[in-house]
Amino acid sequence: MADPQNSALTARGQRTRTKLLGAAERVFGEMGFERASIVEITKAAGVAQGTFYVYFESKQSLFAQLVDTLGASLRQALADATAGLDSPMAVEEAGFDAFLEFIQAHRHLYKIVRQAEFVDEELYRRYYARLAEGTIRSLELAMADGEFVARDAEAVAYTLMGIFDFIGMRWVLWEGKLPPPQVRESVLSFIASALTPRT
Amino acid sequence: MADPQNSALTARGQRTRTKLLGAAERVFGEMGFERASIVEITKAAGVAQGTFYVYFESKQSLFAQLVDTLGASLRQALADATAGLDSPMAVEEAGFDAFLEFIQAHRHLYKIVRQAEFVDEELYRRYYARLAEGTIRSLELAMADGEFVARDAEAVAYTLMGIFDFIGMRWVLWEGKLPPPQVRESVLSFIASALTPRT
Amino acid sequence: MADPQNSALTARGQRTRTKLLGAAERVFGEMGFERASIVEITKAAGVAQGTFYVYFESKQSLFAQLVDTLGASLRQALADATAGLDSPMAVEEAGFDAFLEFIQAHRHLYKIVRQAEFVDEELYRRYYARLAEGTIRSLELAMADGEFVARDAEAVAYTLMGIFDFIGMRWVLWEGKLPPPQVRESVLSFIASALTPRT
Amino acid sequence: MADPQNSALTARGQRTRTKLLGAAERVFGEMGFERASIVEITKAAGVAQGTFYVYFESKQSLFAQLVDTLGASLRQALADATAGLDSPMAVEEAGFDAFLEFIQAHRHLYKIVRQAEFVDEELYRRYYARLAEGTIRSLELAMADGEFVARDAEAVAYTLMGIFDFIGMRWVLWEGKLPPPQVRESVLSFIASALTPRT
DNA sequence: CATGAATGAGGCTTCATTCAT
DNA sequence: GATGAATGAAGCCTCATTCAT
Repeated sequence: MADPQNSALTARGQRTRTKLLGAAERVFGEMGFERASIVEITKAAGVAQGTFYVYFESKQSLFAQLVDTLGASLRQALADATAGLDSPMAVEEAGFDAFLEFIQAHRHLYKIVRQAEFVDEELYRRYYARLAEGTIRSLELAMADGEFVARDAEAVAYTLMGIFDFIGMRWVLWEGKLPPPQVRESVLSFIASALTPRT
Repeated sequence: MADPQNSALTARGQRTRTKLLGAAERVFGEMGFERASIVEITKAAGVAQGTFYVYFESKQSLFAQLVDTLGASLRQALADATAGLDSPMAVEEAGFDAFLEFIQAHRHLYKIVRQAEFVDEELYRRYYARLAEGTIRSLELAMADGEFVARDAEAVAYTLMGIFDFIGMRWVLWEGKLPPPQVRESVLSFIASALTPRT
Repeated sequence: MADPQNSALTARGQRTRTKLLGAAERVFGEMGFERASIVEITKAAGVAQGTFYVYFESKQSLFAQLVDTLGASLRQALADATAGLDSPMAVEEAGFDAFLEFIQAHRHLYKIVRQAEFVDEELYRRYYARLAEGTIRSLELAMADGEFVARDAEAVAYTLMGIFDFIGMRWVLWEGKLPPPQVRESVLSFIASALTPRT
Repeated sequence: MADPQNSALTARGQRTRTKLLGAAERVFGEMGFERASIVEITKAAGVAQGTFYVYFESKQSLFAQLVDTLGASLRQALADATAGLDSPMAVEEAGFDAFLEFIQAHRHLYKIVRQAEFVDEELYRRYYARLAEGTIRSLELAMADGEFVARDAEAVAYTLMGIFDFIGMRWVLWEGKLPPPQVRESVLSFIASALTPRT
């Protein structure tokens, strides 16, 4: 019925909303969007079923908030990890590590994003488009400076995201841990060779 | 209750089974596994609801068949496209083009695979693991020959799959067409620079 | 999904649960477990189909509750009817009458028990095993005292239950009324002759 | 579509019909009338689904034939076992043993009868009514002769059937074997004391 | 005689959402 | 703010039966 999100909420209200958000993250991450039910979420949050609709318009709306929030956190984590680095390749390396650590810390949320494709395509595209934006900007700078080979920046951005995504899937999601050193080295060397001009 | 698959089926039976398979491909591709319903599929196939269970054990079982079939077709398409090529990099290029064309021709099926992650994780991993196998083998050869930089072959295989996957998503799925030349060139040049040794 | 049974339920909830229990008793009794449907039960109770699952986990679970409840009531009825009687044969007679009256008052429930054999055999055996327990205990006492002929107490207990069951079936269930006096006398005299020692 | 039962059938037809009957006995006995399906029965018989309706009008009709057939066999078995015995009590004893052996040999069929109550009540009553008939006749004779205490013969017949039924259930069905000697002795002594006049 | 494909009604169960308290 | 009872549509699946071959 309502979705006050940021608006006026009593302290008690804020607490309940947070409990629901946390429960939803867990439940969506474990069971997937469709299999997760409001009952499950409210049970996990320790509130009554009806309470859900005091804070969220619908199951989808909550899901969208989760995805958007996650995207923002990830972008923030990447920004933090690369701030102050001056070599563009150092930025990519730091980004790679930060991305994998983020996934490991937010496995549930990461799986949530991947489901977004089938829940709300618009949401899903937005997630990646925004993520790409930052990369594109820094790629363009590095290309202009001659530090990276000049190529279509968006193509390269999606290329990099694809690499990160699959390495994250293969090692962090499937094995449950960060990739072993030789994998990390192989991927970073792959990217470095691709991006930096040959003398 | 039944799932004769390849076994004895009258011609009529074969026809019905095929109609169902085609309808399922379309419906799953458009609506996703969870949102797709048996009603929808049988309606699209023009048969009664109960008929579905004459040919398939369950919604999941049909889905799994679709994914496995798709994986096999894709691997075949890649094998065909690269057969007879002698330079490893030519193989990668041909593979890239063949992959994108395959996606374009089987948009629905491609989206189906991506959902497998949430329907049957085992199935999903198998799909990529098998796809990786072929790539790993040819990478190892090229690395042994010194034609590709020596790196962890599995890491490189997932790296390449990630690239293909995201480019396919961004251009073929989202734009509905093959990537424009400068994107293709950028990606291929990216890969070539990464794989081939600097002199 | 839920089955609060005795736990916290608002007055309204209690009322609904009771309505459902009553309706189920009627419907199961009339149509049998398999033929009875949730639709039928909820319609008879005047609630929506989904409401059923607010109170009971499944059709089977409700059925089991009904059987267990009935067993307890019957044992209680028998205990009440025979309390304070000192002659063992008087106990049997009172038990016989009480049993038939119980059946007449709970015709539906009685038929429910007989179906349990095909719904949940464990449940069914438990019903009779518990019923036998009480009889066995009092038979053993009477045999020890020499008031009843010494025999295998469990065999005699099932013998008596068989008699009661069939007389109940033949007259109460089939004719819809308590057996006529000469039947009652015949059966009680049969039992008395069997149990009490000849001088 | 048809139910030729005894009418003209080719030898091949007779064979098929018999296969179906046998399969149905097994399947009904194991799964119960409702849970048993035509698919299951025809599969067990090794014929096509449609073939069922060449020989039987419906699932119910087949079931009814099975029950009637069983009743006839049991009555025959009892008649055979007691033929030529002159003392009425010897008849009862032989009947008891024959009944239990029959159950053991036809466990499936025995369970089938008990289900008839919920499939076709008329059928069920007929089964017991016919079984009672024979007993009633011989009881009346023995009572007239003074060999058995004079009582309502039908009441005594149902009393005896109840005893047999429950002892059969408790030992043959539940334990899977004939009752141990002390049970047999206890029951027979119970019956003898009940039926024969005290001096 | 026999087959097996096809049907469609109906069964159990789940679940997002509403609403009166 | 919070509750929990109630809803009804929708989903997956089963099955007795029919029918053309």
